[in-house]
Order: sequence, then structure tokens, then C-alpha cells
Amino acid sequence: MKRSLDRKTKIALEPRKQPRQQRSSKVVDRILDAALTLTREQGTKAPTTLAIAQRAGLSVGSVYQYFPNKEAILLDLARRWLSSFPEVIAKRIKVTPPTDRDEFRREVRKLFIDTSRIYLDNATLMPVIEAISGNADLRPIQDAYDEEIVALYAAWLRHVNPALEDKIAKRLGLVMMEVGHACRLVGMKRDRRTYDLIEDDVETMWLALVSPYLKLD
Amino acid sequence: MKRSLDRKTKIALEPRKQPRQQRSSKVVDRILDAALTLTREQGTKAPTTLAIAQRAGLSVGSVYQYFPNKEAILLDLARRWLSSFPEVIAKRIKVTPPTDRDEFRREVRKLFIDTSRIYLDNATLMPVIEAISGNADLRPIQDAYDEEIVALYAAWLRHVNPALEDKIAKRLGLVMMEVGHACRLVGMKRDRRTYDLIEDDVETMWLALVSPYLKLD
DNA sequence: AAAGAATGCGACTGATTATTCGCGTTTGTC
DNA sequence: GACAAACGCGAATAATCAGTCGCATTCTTT
Repeated sequence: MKRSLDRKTKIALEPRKQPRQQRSSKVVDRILDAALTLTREQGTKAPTTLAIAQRAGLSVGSVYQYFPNKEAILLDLARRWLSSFPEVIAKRIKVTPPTDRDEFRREVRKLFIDTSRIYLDNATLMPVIEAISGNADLRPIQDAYDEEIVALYAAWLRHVNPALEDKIAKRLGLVMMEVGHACRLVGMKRDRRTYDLIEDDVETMWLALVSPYLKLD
Repeated sequence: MKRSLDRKTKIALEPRKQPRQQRSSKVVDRILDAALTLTREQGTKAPTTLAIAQRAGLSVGSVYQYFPNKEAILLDLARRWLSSFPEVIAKRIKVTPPTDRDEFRREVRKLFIDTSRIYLDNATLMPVIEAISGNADLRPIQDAYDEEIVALYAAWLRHVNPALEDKIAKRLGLVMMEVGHACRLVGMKRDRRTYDLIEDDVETMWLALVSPYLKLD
């Protein structure tokens, strides 16, 4: 009852320690991994504080030494998940300077596949993240990563056609990101066949949209 | 404790009355409306059994006279929501036999706007439905409505070009539905500007995909 | 208008789960 | 090797809700 007032008056609890900073400690990652694994293996409702703690080889109390509350765990999990997108995209983009139309198409396809994997491998994670999507802290994180992704795509497009207006590159990058995300989202809920079909057609659509702006052989 | 055993052994409770059938009674709809309104106004966690009951001007006990459990309420809510898609699409499609490219484009746009509204007006409902998406009863319902939607789109495309192969019409219809759904999903989470931008480009992309198959002036 | 049926009620139960806190255990320091 | 500080523990607490059930009220029927 001591804290109940605090909670009700929205005085968010601070992390018990100063955990987020001292990444040195692997414990934080162990906790996040535990939450992730549980979600993957046993679904949305699996990551209770107790289950997470046990899976991480800790007690509940110890978990609360690194996170102020459960939502903070999920928030960090979301953060980690989101960060893998620009990571994966950046990796692929660095490798490739597409020149002709065919290579461009192949690269687009690879990008789709790479980013799709992030979704597919974490299918059960999505609803969990959804559940905290109301959290005000998540939006700016999401936005920051998205901006990064758009910038990566835009840079890539300008690499293909350096004469491309920056503004247009960004717009196309945005569409590429959003449509990509969107299709993966839907794809995740369907069977593999539907997913492939859509991915294929979406690729075609995307190329049709972009082609007029690029000078490809 | 009497029922707890039942619950654990997964013997699902039957509706107390035979409510679903006798739609005559407006009470069922009142309950669904209450759940919907609460979700709209106060978010995902708002529709508790108590809150729903009170909002519907009933007591908890009475609610359980019409629904076997909470999930059944949400399931019906999802059902109602899903049914509005083919409804809206059918309404618009009946009115329009597009002939030339411009009219076709305008109609596509209207379809996008109409269906988008279903999402935008029920933005907070989505996570709630997500939460029960594991429910085995939801998938067949979803599939049935989706098939209806695809059929509507396909019929429309064949109306524009009667020579269009049925198989292709269906595929395009599927893409139209999925991509549409997908973009709305993502659009829902963004500001209006981003949404409009995407909607615009998606329309362009969609037309690029479809045009080769249609004979438009 | 009275008996009985149907409907409605809502305090209560039972279950789950996030969060706490006082006490043990380890670890680093002199 | 003794002391304290940090770390870890997990039974106990408290909050939240779904779902129940016996009593109260309204409606139906004769």
C-alpha cells in the first residue's frame, strides 16, 4: 500500500540501480533474452515477471534491481527489436552499389527478405510490443529508428541515381519503408503462399513507382 | 472454485441464454457498443467486464447472460468490425462501372478512403482484436470475410475488363486487399501527413501493377 | 392479483501477477 | 580474516479482474 499512492499519482518509479547505463553488466541482456525467448516459445502471455526472472536465472527481486517495472523490460525489448532494422539494412546496403535494373531488382528483393526475417523470427513478439504501444516513450524511439531507415534507403537511391532530388529520395525511402513494414505485418498473419505472392507483386509495384526516378540500364 | 475446474479443463462455458440467435434483443448490441466505445475513448485496457456492463447500463451478471465470457464479447466485436469491410466495399462497387483510366483511378481512391475510415475510426480497437487473434474461432471468420472482399475486388476488375482471366483477377484482388489493409495498418500508427503521402504513392503503385491487365482508355 | 418464471443485480470468490522488503549471501577492501 | 557494502533472494503483499450465485425485481399467465 505504501507505493500504491505513488503509482496512482503517476510518479513513475526510477530504476532501482542505474542499470541502463552500465551495459557492462550482462544481466540486463540476460533478462531481455529471457523475455524474448519466453515470448517466442510460449506466446504473448508467457513473459510474466516471475517467468522472466527464472529463465534469466534470477529471482524476481533481482530483476527489479535492473528494471523499474515490467513495462520497462518490454520497452527495452522493443527498442532492441526496432534497432535491428537499420542494422540489417545498413549491412546490406553497404555491400551493394547496384547499377543496372536487374541488379537493382535483386537487391530490393534481398532487402525485403532480410527485413522480413526480422518479422518472421519474432512473430510472437509483435503483440507484446503492441500492448505497450500506448507507452509515450516508445514513439520517439520508433520515430528515430524509422528516420534512420528512411535515410538509409534514400542514400541508396541517390547512390543509384545521384541526380535524384533529395526530397524525392526521402519520399521514396519512406514509402519503401512503410510499405515494406506493412506487407510484412500482413504477411506474418498469413500462410507462406499468400505472403510470397504479395511480396512478389509488391516488389513489382515498388519498382514501377521508383523506376521513373532512376536512370537504370 | 466450482467452475475453476471447468475452466482449467477447457470446457468452454456455453452462453447462458441463447443470445446470439435472437438478435431481436438490442441488449447484445448495447454490450458490443459499450465495449467499442470504451475502447475508443479509453484505450485497450478499458473494456473490463465491469466497465462494459456499466456502460451498457447493465450489471456484470446480466452481461454474462448474453455472453459466455469476455472473449466472446471481443470476438463478436471483431466479427462486427470485419463485416464492415465487404459491406463498405460492396456499397461503393455497386455504384460504379468505371470505364476510362481517370474514373478508374478516382474509384480506386474512393475505395481506399472508404476502407481507411474503418481503420481510422477504430484505431484503438485493433490491439484488442489482436489480443484475441489466437482464438481459433476468429481465423475462419476473418478468412470468410477476406474471401468476400477479394471476390468483390476481382468482380470489379473483371467488370472493367471482362476479358481478364479469373485467376489473375483474383490475384490482383488479393493484392489490392492485402496491400490496402497493410497500408492502413501502418498509416494508422502515423500522422495524417505520412498517411496521405503513402496512400497517394500506394495508389500509384497499385495502378502500375494493374494497368497492364486492364484495357483502359 | 397472485403464483411462478424470467431477468437483473452486484458483492463476493478465486486466480493471476506485478511489486516490495527484510533478511541472507557474496564480494571487495583494509 | 573481519567488516561493510552491494547483490540477490523469494515469501508476502496488494492490485486487478473474470466469472459466480443467491437474492431482488419485473414480467407473464391465468
